[in-house]
Amino acid sequence: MVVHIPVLVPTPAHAAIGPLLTYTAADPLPPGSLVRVPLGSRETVGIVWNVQPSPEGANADSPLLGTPALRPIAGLLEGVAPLCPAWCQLLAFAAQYYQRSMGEVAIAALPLQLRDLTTQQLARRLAANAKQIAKGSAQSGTQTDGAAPALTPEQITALARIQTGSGPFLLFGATGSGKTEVYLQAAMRVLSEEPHAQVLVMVPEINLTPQLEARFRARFEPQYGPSSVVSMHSGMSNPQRLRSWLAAHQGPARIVLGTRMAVFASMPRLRLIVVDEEHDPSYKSSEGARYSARDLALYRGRLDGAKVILGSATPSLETWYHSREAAQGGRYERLLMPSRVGQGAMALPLLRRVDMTHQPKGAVFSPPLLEAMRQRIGRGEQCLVFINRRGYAPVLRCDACGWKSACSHCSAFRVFHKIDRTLRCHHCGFTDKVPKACPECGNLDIGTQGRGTEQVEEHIAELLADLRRPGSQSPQYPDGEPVRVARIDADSTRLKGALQAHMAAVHGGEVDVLVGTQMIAKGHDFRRVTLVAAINPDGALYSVDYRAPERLFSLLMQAAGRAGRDASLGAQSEVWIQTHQPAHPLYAALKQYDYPAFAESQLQERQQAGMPPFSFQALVRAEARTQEAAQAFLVAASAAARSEMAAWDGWTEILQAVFLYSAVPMGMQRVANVERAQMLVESANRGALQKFLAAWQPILHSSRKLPACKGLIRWAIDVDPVLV
DNA sequence: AGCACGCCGACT
DNA sequence: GTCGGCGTGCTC
Repeated sequence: MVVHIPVLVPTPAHAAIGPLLTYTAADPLPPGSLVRVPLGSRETVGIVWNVQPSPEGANADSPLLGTPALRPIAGLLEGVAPLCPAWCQLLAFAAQYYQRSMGEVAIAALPLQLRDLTTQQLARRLAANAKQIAKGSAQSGTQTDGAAPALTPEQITALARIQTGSGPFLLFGATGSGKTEVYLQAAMRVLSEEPHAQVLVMVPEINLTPQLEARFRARFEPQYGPSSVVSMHSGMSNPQRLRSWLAAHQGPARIVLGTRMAVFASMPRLRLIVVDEEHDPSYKSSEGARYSARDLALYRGRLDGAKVILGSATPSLETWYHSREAAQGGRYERLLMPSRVGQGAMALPLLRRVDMTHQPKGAVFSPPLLEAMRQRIGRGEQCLVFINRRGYAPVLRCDACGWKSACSHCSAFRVFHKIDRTLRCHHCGFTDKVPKACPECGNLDIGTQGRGTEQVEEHIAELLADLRRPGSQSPQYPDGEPVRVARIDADSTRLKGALQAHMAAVHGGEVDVLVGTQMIAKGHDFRRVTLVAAINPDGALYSVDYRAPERLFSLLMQAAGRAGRDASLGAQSEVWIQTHQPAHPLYAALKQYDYPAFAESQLQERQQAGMPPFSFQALVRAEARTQEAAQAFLVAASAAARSEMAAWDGWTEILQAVFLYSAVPMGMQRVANVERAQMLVESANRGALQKFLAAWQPILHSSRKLPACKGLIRWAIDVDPVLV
């Protein structure tokens, strides 16, 4: 008997391949089985999608007109259990919801090293994994560290609700309120209740995985062995990734920690999902299949019967809205943890706003802020300075002719980096030496405009040059060492281990002032920091991105959380905001650390403007050689959609419910010589939007052939986009 | 994505 | 004369 077997092959959207390829085999294979299949001249892995017996009498070897000859499956991946139905459903849902081919989602969901290994290599890997597990379980039970600390009443209540409720839960707790301990204990309970239960914990950034991993290892390894906690993130090598994947898939990994990609980890006994810092935009993938790992986590929780905990001090407005009272239609349970824990349980720092309209013009550090920093440093405390631009200056300009350091490939300015005297485009990477004279008019007097981290680092060192570190006499510095300033941004941490080294220096008290981008706002505790300053955060208040205020609030709240976590320092910590809009409602709410008030006002604005979560959006992006071609494609595709769909039975309602905006250039119009345009699609009805997008896909496909669209490079639909 | 096929510049 | 650039095109 020959059976036809539909196989899902990891292959990108632009490939003109149907979602499922049909192969033949002698016997049916269980759905979810991982198989090797020939594809063109190479071999790849695929997932058996559904067993369909071949039609009676059909002969696979004699193709009908237009149907390709079917090739046989090359073989099964021996020793690897089939993927479970819930996992396959998750993949199918993600493909459908985010309007991608299943093949493209499979690329994000499977460790691609699977296909490179020969049968023998794979067998060896599986054996090695099994051996390590056996070794681990022999050791287990011998270690005793990582004991759980005593819980606060708030933590106890939250855990009790998680235990008895069904979720999803929003764990709304300030930085330092002990959310991680709740995750740990919730996970502990789940594992102790069911013999093979598994827990997925997601964090937004790779940087945050090591410390979380350390905490989970300390807590779970003694009892469950060294393979019980694995990580999954893009910073891992292919072999490491495959090892974690197999450990999760085969079961020995009880806890999987990872970034957004981990939402696709195969976990047959998944019982709990934690999404830490759920508001973080990194959960939304911005290339390939543009999924939101947070939203998929919620869906996956339902599929697998796993409870979902979303944690944040500043939840996304979507989550906040969904966690309103059940009587008002809320679907998540909100668990409050307002207090900070720890020795001394310090309150959040005092927030001070400096009205920059009353400060000396051009001052980077206002006199009161500078004085406050000098006092802190004089007492041996540390200061943190935020500036959201790396480099020395965002633009170089010529005062004589007005030339600016534009990038020749992008619609952006190249940033001046003083350290190596380069002009670098942060979008396409185009870099060259800083010119000695203006390239336009030859003027030698070219100057900088604006400030980045490098310049702020240099500037603050100058401003504090007369200050001495308290109690730091040395032969070299008889009356005390000069103040030490460090910088943490994408440039200073490019080398492997550089971030850790910087952090260690800060923790070790070797640094008095730390200048950095938002990199330093996330995750890390700085116990000796008592002053945090945001030098110029106003930009987000005027941004065209309607989510900018929410992100600013979140960032400043997290920054505030960095300060004053060491009660032994005694002094009240402070957060300083330099602003030209001291009365702005965002800062007023921030002063009270009143996220609920801020969220309510933002939600009201969103409701009035009919924006998410009160509407649903998708964005079609087009990239082309010329802006005209990119826009022409979007215009043609939307016109075609209107005219074609209008004739369809029962589609009047859908077309009425979906609003198509006009095609516009993207905010970053040109990157690496590619012109970009986008078109927003909006509907108050998610189902209507989904139906429309699905039906639109083939129309978009065929629109690319139109003469006006010549030069179109690619297009993509982005559902629930984060940047509009 | 891979990997082939295919048609034009500088090197053993 | 070849090696090799990456522009289209195909994969059950």
